[in-house]
Amino acid sequence: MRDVEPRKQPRQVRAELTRQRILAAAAHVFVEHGYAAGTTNRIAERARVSIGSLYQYFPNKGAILAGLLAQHLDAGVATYHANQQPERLADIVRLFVRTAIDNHRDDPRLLRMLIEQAPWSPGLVSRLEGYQRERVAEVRALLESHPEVRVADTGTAAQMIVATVEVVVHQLAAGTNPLDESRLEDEMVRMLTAYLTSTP
Amino acid sequence: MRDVEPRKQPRQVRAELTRQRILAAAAHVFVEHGYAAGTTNRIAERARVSIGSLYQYFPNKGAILAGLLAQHLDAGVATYHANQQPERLADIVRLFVRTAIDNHRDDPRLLRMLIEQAPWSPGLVSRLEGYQRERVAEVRALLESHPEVRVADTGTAAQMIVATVEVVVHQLAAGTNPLDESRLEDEMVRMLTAYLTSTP
DNA sequence: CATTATTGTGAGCAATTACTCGCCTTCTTG
DNA sequence: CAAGAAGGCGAGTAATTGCTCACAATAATG
Repeated sequence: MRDVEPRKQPRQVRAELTRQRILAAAAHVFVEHGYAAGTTNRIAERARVSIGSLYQYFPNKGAILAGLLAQHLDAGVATYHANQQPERLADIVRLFVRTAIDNHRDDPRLLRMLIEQAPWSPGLVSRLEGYQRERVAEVRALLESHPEVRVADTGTAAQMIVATVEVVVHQLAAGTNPLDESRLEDEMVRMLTAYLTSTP
Repeated sequence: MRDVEPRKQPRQVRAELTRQRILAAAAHVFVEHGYAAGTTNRIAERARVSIGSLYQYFPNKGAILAGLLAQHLDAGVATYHANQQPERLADIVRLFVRTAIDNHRDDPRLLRMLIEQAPWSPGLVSRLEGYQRERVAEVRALLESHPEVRVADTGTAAQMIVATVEVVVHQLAAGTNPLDESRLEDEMVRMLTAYLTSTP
């Protein structure tokens, strides 16, 4: 399962539409039936596309999953960059946290399925890692440029922060006892700012 | 896949031994081949046990996974309770963090497989949630009994702490760029204590 | 309109694999 | 030692399902 890339680059509009229909259908089917029972035939059926067409845009089942994930990640990045950097550290952190929370309110069940049921191919894992590396670098640069930050090793701190914020996903999307969102946000912000501004 | 419980209670010693052999073999095979390609036949073969015997102790493949997870969780709890409660808050937190780290140094690859590749059945998920609830309750009681703690809602705080510590797993066991362990430990402790002792 | 490129179709196959079942072996019990 | 219980065996199968391929339909091109 090395290929995660689309097999064919869409050149006509209807092609891109088909691709989108497949992804949308996949999201539905995966949530409804789970990953294993979410067969490619079922996805094609729901998308009103023949199974052959499906395999013209996705080389295998895993690639569909990767496509869904890519959509999600891209949305997150876009949302984050839509807002401009606040000045105060606490506000920056808050933006960070809130963006993460918002981005997972979209379809918690899809996220849950992604985390609990989907087997991650090596390709998917490295894609995730790349994405995470980017975020870490970004946060690190932020920490270094900000005077309030008193942490010794900004690299480790950045990794911690990015990782910690991702816990929010697991607690909100995958959690059965749903934490109150605003409270969670406040507590997260408090913890992270306390950490960043505490003297070593 | 509702059944996660063993099909037959071992009544003779050799039975328990067989069960252990199967689990050990499963750990090896799952790590080596991945979950999907880690077939039950392969596990039985490696355990030098017939496939029929395997299915006398585990009703299905998922149950083997659940067995491995249970082993891991139990080991963690045991390790933690082996040490006695320190007095200072920072030390308590450190014990907590270190226990988590130690517990995942055993077999990082197994953990990684568990997180990235294994589909979690509903039964497995609820088992995990139960375990987590226990830990949260424990931590909460701890927070409430400790004078240094200044956090407003101990319930949320406890959830945050337990969840955050579990990030360590993802970063150490599943991470490709392995963070330095002692540094991670220090940073985690700093973050959590800073959070707990900061004024709301 | 002819030609080529792109997109869409879906019956069916190849391959995998979790799991059963009838039977044998070893242990315990009285 | 008899008889029942517990443990062990492994060839075979039923069922699933991801995916191919030969072909048709539609759109762009000149």
